[in-house]
Amino acid sequence: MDDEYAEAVLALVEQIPPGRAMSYGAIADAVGARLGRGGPRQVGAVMSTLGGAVPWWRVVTVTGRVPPGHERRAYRELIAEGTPMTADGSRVDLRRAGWYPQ
DNA sequence: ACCTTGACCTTGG
DNA sequence: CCCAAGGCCAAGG
Repeated sequence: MDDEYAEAVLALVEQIPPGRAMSYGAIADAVGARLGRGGPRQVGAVMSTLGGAVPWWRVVTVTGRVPPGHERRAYRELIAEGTPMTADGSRVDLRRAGWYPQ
């Protein structure tokens, strides 16, 4: 994982608007289209170590699950932003909250 | 070179 | 939706 890749991931996460979200895989696709490498796991690796500097709670799994270890903080931020959630409030509803770089 | 590990994803049941 | 398998990419021992 070099700095160029990490920077590309972080720069994209910073662009996700409040109340919206992207999956690790979608981010991997967008960054991969530009740099030609990396997958969902690489995105996860970047977020786990350098994610603290960006709105990391807007990055979820493809099923809308928030990152492990920081659920409290994530739900607080997501709800405060009015992010579309599933009926039971346990996941982000990506069908409504999903965002892709414009 | 081989094996293991991961803030993952898709498919099939 | 859940679970199990298999795939995936990269890093590290």
